[in-house]
Amino acid sequence: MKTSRRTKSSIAIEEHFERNERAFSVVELVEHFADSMNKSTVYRILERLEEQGKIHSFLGMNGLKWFAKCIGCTSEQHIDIHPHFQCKECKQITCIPVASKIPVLENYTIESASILLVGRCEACLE
Amino acid sequence: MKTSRRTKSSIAIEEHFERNERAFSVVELVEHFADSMNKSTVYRILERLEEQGKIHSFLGMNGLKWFAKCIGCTSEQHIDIHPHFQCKECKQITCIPVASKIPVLENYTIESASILLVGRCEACLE
DNA sequence: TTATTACTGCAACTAAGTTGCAATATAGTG
DNA sequence: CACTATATTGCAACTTAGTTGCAGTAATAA
Repeated sequence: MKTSRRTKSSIAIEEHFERNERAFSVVELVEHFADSMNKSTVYRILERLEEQGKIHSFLGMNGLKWFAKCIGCTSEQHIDIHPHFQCKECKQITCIPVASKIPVLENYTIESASILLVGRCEACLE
Repeated sequence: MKTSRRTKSSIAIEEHFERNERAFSVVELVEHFADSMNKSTVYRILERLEEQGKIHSFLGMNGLKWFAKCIGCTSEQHIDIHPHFQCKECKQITCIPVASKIPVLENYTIESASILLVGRCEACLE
């Protein structure tokens, strides 16, 4: 059994998600921590935090990977399938706090689902 | 006004979608047409066919781009937001012919939505 | 304090997707 | 049919997200 260690870097990233209740793209995070840690380290820490259920990931509209911490994140599982909203203009993604259930379909065994809503956020509508 | 031309290559790809009523990843298409046309050409033709509303695109679970032709595809617009199902095992994506409406949310202007269901297809359940 | 091994930095790599440009081919016109 | 304008293509070089192997570093349990 591999135990996970709390390092300076992993704590920094974890706290970053706690202080900022929004989603971040990996690119943004790599950039933000550029002078305190390496690119691969960021990727690996995010991977670990997700495995521990501390954050969850999803894809933005161009296939970029995003991460966010939200109330639904537990170490057990991510039953909470909430939609994500991405603004076409500023690219920012927001978790929509609406629990939507996974649709049931015959002939398919569905284990997870991701819903991405694309549009324009309030700030970008002016 | 730029008119679009029907070339040997574009016709080949279009017919490919007509003959096979399933989704293809770009990687698969580039590979399939490797000895009759160039990688960039495939990308550019797909882009054009999508603009013309002949096919539609979406992202698979690893951010790979997929294309498919479906009944809902019209040159006007893609109101038809149907979910896509991807099998974890064989990676194949299928269009689910169920019209699901875009959720309405206050504070957000939603223009489009994508729903990806992930699980295991019948063939891979054995 | 020490030993184990999880974690990190680095540099090199993979793979998807893009781009500029010169050459080619399509479609409209006379 | 011949001719022209320009949409399309091939090519090669590039960009960028994400991955990997390995040697060195640092948590953590004893």
